[in-house]
Amino acid sequence: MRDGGRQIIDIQIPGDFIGLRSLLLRTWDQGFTTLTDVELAKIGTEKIWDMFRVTPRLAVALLWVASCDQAVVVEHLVNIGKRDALARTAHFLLELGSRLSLVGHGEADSYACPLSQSILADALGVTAIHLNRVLRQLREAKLLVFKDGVITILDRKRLAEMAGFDSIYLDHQPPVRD
Amino acid sequence: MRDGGRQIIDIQIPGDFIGLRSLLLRTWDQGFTTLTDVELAKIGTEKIWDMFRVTPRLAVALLWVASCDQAVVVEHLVNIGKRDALARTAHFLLELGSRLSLVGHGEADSYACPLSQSILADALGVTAIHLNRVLRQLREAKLLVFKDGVITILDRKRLAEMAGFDSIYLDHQPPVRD
DNA sequence: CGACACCTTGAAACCCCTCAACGACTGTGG
DNA sequence: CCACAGTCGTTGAGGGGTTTCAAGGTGTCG
Repeated sequence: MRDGGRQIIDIQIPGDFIGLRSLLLRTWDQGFTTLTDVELAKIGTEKIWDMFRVTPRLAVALLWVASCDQAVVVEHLVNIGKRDALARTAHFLLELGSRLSLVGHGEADSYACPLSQSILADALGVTAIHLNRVLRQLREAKLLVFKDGVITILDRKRLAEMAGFDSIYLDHQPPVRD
Repeated sequence: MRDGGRQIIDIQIPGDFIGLRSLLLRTWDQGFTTLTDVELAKIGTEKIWDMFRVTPRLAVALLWVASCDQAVVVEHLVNIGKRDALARTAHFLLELGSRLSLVGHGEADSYACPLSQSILADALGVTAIHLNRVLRQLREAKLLVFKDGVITILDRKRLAEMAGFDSIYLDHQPPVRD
């Protein structure tokens, strides 16, 4: 944003389709940053058009991926709009764990999280300073620990209860022709 | 949400495609409410599959619509995450005016807005009480008036400046095969 | 007339931000 | 080797934005 601040929309993890949102749009004011080394497969707009003509089943799958993507963004919106910093942080870290474990990167209750506190703060719409205090609260309540780039969830049940976390919006099955 | 609160994701206006987000997803925890009388054209999942097979150009258009939709949601996320209540309200009402005028419903600087203050508050992630005070601020600053269901923008330039509003994310052209 | 939804206002409390400062660690150049 | 800058995490104090609690005003509808 103009004042130097930024809002992180979402965090992409291995296997995600990057940039699907902006594929068909000319104007776009968002960008990407890498947090780790990444392995990319690039696909041009040309290819998308061909795919839609030749393999409509793949095209449906693409729309499905866009829908899943949007479900995550929408939940993020609800998270920021209706939860305080504590529940918001808990919800975000629970979600990230679930998503990572779904693609086989660590367990949902203990995973590598290469985010600095200031990045996490930009994603959650709070100050880095306040996030630091929130993390301390979570640590002292023996709910969750974030140390040396590793998230460890100590009490998933209480955490999910407090955050109002329900992973239903992550468990989407690909569409199949009935 | 469980505690009775709700977060409004977005406001659909005439011409919008409703429910595209959930078309291909089985699990979905969001709902719709009508604010005015509406005229609906219903389209089943069956039809979507046929469309993808038979008219791939239409399928591309559908993905494009989903992208535009998501651009609005993303901007809403940024709005709630990074702006205070004053700028947030201004931004939201500027956007709504722009969208309505794009489809020929009123002018961008004066349009019918059938939202109660409590609905508006649920969309903006603030209390209805606080939104009331924010609207008073905007009124007393001679920036914007919301009275009897009509939004009147008095000083668009200052308002856009304050809100950091740039309509670029609304001005999307449909994709065409090069 | 009462019931109800909506808008409005005040006072106190709370959450979160801003400002300021410090320690630990890393990489860099003298 | 050490001084230095830079990023990151941490903590305290003060202030401001927002919520909560409480109350009252308006209009509509049965």
